[in-house]
Amino acid sequence: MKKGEKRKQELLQIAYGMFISRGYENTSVDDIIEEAGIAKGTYYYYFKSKEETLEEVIGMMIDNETECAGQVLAADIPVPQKIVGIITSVRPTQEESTIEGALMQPENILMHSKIKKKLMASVLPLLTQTVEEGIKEGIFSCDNVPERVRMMLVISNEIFDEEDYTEKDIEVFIDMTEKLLGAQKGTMGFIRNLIGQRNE
Amino acid sequence: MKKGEKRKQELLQIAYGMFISRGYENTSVDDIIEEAGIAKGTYYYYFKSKEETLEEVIGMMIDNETECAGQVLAADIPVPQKIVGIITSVRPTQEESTIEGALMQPENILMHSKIKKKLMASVLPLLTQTVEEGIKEGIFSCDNVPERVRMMLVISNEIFDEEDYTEKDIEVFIDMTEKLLGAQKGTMGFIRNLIGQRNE
DNA sequence: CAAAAAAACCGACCAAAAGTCGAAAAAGTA
DNA sequence: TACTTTTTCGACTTTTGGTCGGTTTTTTTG
Repeated sequence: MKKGEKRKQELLQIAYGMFISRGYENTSVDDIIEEAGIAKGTYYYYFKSKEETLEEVIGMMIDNETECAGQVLAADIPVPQKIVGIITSVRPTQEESTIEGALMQPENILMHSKIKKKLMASVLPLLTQTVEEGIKEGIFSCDNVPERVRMMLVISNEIFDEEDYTEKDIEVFIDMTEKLLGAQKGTMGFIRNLIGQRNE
Repeated sequence: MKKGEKRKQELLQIAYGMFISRGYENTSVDDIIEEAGIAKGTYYYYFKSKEETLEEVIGMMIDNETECAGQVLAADIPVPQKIVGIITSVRPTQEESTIEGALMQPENILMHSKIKKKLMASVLPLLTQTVEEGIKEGIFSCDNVPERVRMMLVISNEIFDEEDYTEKDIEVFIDMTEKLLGAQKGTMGFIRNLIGQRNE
């Protein structure tokens, strides 16, 4: 009962790498089993379908990122910093986004949108909590916090996942965030640095 | 040279119906040709691939919606009304969204996101123009109009395409829109009615 | 109008890929 | 060792997008 779990992790790891580098659609089950050196039947002993594999791979990724975000949440730093920290910990990591920008490739739409959906679900409560913390501190002032946070996240995903966003997008995003949360102008200004630097 | 074009339109129509009702992935080329009563070779005489068919189907849809939006733009009605009109004319129509909510189904992610992308490209300039009109009239006041409009559209697509949005989402959206465009509170309030009614 | 050319059409065939299944090998257990 | 369970194997099936050489129909043209 040990060996099985280990093999599964191995397969998950291989699948992860291939999905990221070539895209989900462009990776065949045959590719995976060849790389792993196993037979078809063995693969389907561990996964009931290729899509289930994708689901589990995404689960892995999300768990990692949620854990990072959780650490930021628990840290003893100013609230606005926390927010940015959580958002960035949740954005695609180096390997996930730089390898040929695989995630934004059209052939990866399925994976991409599954990731976004799951990520949203896991991060939204954390961010909501943080914003509410900020409200208590008097930095923010607004109602309907979860809905507002959701819109922030949607924008962040949708605009900044692409590679063609501009300075202006960032400015507007900052402006919007401040107004959405009822913060003073300038409160979220440092977002500028963090978003800017990953896309140079 | 006439007959060909007619057949193509016929195929496009059939493909459109099937893509909408069962989803793109769940529609095979064989399904389409069976319905049309033609042979494989004929299909590929008109389309170089299944995906090209999807592309053209989407093109058809977009053209229709863009035309509607254009009419709204040209109409002699108040600017805020125009904005709402354009946004709603661009949202999935009855048939497109009510038939089993096909567009939001997970198996239709590809089609859905292609539609969103194209729609954004065709509608953004129209909306931008309208907002700028509003600025001249003194109703709105903001810079970076295209970027702001884009964010409005992204939110509108992302939040209201799902079926699980709430009253609060609408409230926050209205609030955000007003602040994003620098409008007086209440200016965009009537969005409430229009969004609410399609999802009864 | 007849012949040639172009357009439209046919369907058998191909290759890729996901998924199945019965049986065999390996590991565990009493 | 004898058994049971877990793990592995790989040939086979099915579905599907796409190809191709040839045939029929339509259009052009001399």
